This record gives sequence, C-alpha cells and structure tokens, in this order.
Amino acid sequence: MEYEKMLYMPSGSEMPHSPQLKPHQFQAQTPPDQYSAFADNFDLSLLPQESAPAPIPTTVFQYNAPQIKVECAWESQNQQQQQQQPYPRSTHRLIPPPAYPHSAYPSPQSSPLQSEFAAYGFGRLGGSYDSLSSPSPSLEAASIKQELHILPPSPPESNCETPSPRSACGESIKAEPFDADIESLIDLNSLLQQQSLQSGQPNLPDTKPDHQLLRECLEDTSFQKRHNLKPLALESFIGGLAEVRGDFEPVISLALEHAKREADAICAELQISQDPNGWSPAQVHAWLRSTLAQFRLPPVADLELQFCEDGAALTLLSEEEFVRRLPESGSTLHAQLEIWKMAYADQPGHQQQSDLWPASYAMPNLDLDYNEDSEDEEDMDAEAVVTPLSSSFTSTPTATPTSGAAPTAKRSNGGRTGGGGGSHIHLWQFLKELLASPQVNGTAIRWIDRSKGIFKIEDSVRVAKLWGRRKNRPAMNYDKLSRSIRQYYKKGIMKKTERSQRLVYQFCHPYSQ
DNA sequence: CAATAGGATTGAT
DNA sequence: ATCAATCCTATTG
Repeated sequence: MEYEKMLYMPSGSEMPHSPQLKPHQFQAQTPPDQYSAFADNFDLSLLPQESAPAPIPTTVFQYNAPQIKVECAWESQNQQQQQQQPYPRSTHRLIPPPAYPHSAYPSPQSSPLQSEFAAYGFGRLGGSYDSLSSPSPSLEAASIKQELHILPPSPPESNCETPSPRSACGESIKAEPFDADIESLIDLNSLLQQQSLQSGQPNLPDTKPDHQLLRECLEDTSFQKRHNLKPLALESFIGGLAEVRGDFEPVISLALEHAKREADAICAELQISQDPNGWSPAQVHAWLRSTLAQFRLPPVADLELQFCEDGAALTLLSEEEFVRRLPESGSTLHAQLEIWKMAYADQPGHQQQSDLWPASYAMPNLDLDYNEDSEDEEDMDAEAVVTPLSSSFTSTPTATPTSGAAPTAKRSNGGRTGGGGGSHIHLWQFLKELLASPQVNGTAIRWIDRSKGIFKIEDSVRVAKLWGRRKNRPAMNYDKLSRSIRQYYKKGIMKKTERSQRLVYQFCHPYSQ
C-alpha cells in the first residue's frame, strides 16, 4: 500500500553476493549433505549475537576507523558550507550547527567526534584528515567498514569448494568477518594508543610514521578480509578483548561521553529520545535531517519516502540498506546511528528519555506507545508521511500502491522497474535480519532454537508486510511469503522441522551455536 | 479459517 | 536459465 520503495536507489548497490545457491550442486544429495553444502554459504554465525550487541568492539570500530582510513569522494569546503541551508525544512526545525565549544564547524578538523579523538590522541592521524577536509568522521568509518568486511548477510558463493566438512569450512575460514574486522581494528587501536602514550603528546598533529604504520596495518587487514582470511582465531579475539577493553576503557568512555553530550543537545533540539529505538518515523526523519545537516551532507528531499521506519526499525537497517537509499550519505547516517545506539546503550540504566520527549511531540498523530507492534500505526505512518510527498518524488510515478491489495491487479506494479524495486535481498536473508533483532522484531518473528536455525513467525501478517515493504511489493502477504519459503525447501535453504508446527521454519545450516 | 503444500505462470535479471 | 512474485487448488489442523 504505502511503501513506495521504488524510491530505492538504483541497484548498483546490490548485495555483493547474490544467493544463487546453485542448488543443483547439492540438491541431488541426501538432505544431510545438501545442508552441509549449503552451510558453506550460509553462515548463521554471521548473525549478531542474540542480545549481545557487543558494544565494545563496535565502539572501537566506529570511533577509530575514521581516523585511519580516509577516502571521501565528495567534499571541498566550499561545498560543505553551501549545504548549510538548502535542505527543505519539513515539519521540524532542524539544528543549526550545534554549539561545540571546541569546534568551529566549517573546519574540517572540527567534527565533534573528531576533535574528541584528537584530544585522546587519535587525532594525530588528523594529518590525513586535513588533506581531505572531510567533515564527516563517520563517513570514513563507514567506508572503512565497507572496505574491511565482506559484506554481511553472507550467503552462498562460498569459498569452500568442498560441500561437506561443515565445520571445517564454515567455521575456520569465513567465520565472523565482522568480528574479525573489529578485531583487527582493535589491534590497530591498541597500537595507536600505545604510540600515543609513548609520545606523551596525544594531540600532536602530525606523526607521519604512525600514520604510515597504521595505514599499512589497515591495508594488510583489508587484504586479508578481501580474501576471507581470518587473521586471528576468534577465541584469541574474545580472549584478548578484555585486555583491549581495559586499555581502551577510558578512551571509549570519553568518546561515548562526548557522543552522549552531543546526543543530548540534538535530542533537546529535536525533542527526541536518545534511544533511537524510541523514535517515531517522524522523529527518525528529524534525526536524519539533523544529521545530514550536521555532516554537511546534501539534503534529501524525499527523506520521508526513503525512510518509513520508526526508530526501532531504523536501527535494524544495514549499512548497505542506508547506502542503497542514500548513496551519498547513507554510510554516514548509518555510522552516526551506530554511535547513537552505543551512546545510549552505554547509559547506565538506559534512562528512557522517550518519557521526556514523547514521539507524539514531533508528530501529533503518533502516540507515545509507538512501537513496532502497532503495524497499523506503522502503516498509517508510512502512508501519512509518504503520500503527501510522493509528488516530490521524481521518477516512477507508478507505485502509488493500490492498497487494498488488489488481488487481481496482477503485475500491475510497473513501478518496480527492475533494479530499482526492492533490494536484492533474499527472503531468507531478510528473515535473518529480523531474527537478529529480537528486541525489535521479537513479536513478529523469533528464534525458537537458534542453534538449530529454528524460528517461528509469530505474526505472519506483519512479517509479510515487512517483507513486502523491503521488496517494494505492497501486495506481499504471508501466502506468497510462505510460498517463497517453501521454495527454499527445494533449494536447501530451509527445511521442515521434524515436528512440523505452524509458522515454524528451520534454516538449513550445519552450525549449532 | 489460517496455514501448508506445490503446481503453474509470469516478469525480471 | 533461474528466481521470486503471483495465482491457484487441495489439504490439514
């Protein structure tokens, strides 16, 4: 109905590996083997740990990456400054450059976080920053992220030629690209910190050798990642994490401290909760605009069209998804959102500030208890927000989704024009995404037995709706969705559970964790 | 009645 | 050729 996802950016951004499973490879096999073969491609271990967001690694990753890798395509200070105003001020008042005592905005060196880092000794890498004059630390964070990991929902296209050794292949070689990346970053960070400490002058702006060294390290790691090489055993990472954490605790907390202060200011400004999960769609838009402005990113006219999600859903979007929607600024927004999430998560007690800034404040028709369950409201939302703006939407006038799910309107959706339409994400990937965030989607879909890949769709309508939204198939329903799932039986992506229960499915994966 | 199961068709890639 | 979305019919609990 409401989702005009044809807005999605052109499909240049498709998943790096499309899950063409080459079923024939293992389809002829007996079930066990075919599953194991699939395991090569299907790594549930890539899922974020259920409720263990591992804030530390993320933190380190997010905060430091920017200091290391810089590759910002757009920019030029002039441009940055131009982009101060132009974005359409929608319903909300957007922040003027926040008052950061130590940061004169136009200065490339002045991004809040960045200056914060400078104060902690990471700033020395600022040398590279200067030359690039990037206003956005997060952007680099994002780019480094992209560089480093072989993009997540890593399906098929395995590196393992041999179809069986389940664990051997899946575990040792391609396990946890994310963590591995983080790991290497942490290593870099420790290195950096040590160097900082030694020099005793954290703020010293240029220490070329350090920079050089780090760069090399990074490149090295990138290379490894590219080839799916895992530099260190996961265990060692976990084991060493504590130490690293120990070393970085102060830095992390200081950085978070700053992030929190920043968030505070913006929250006050936008009158939103610090917890992204509490944001209404309208607040999401406010935050996005604010962040775009903050980082001098080009304004997005159809932001409301691009992001129908509420805060909870927003936090679930992958970086790729962000980039797909907003190629220019998606990375930054995503990275920034990560920071917000961390900053909030780090707050003792998670003070729910949504009490202070109810969602309804910014958007009267949203009530305080807005949550992901209220699919009706969500839809209303999306509709309310999307419809009025659909005019501003340039291309494909099409998909004004004939809501009532015109059953006969077969293929009427001319708007889904190829690449544009939904993302290239596959249903099974999408389900994994949902499953990865029980706190958000737990009411719609949840793991029954994660180790076995068994999950249950608690709210078929909602899941179907989410899927339809993601794929820009407004007419998607559970019937169709389940049909697709059933196709997975043949492909070895999913299987029926031993005791078939309604709405319970099982991924075919060999791992038990 | 909703879910399950699958065959068949179709459009897109 | 393959895949996913759709449509459809039959069956099941």
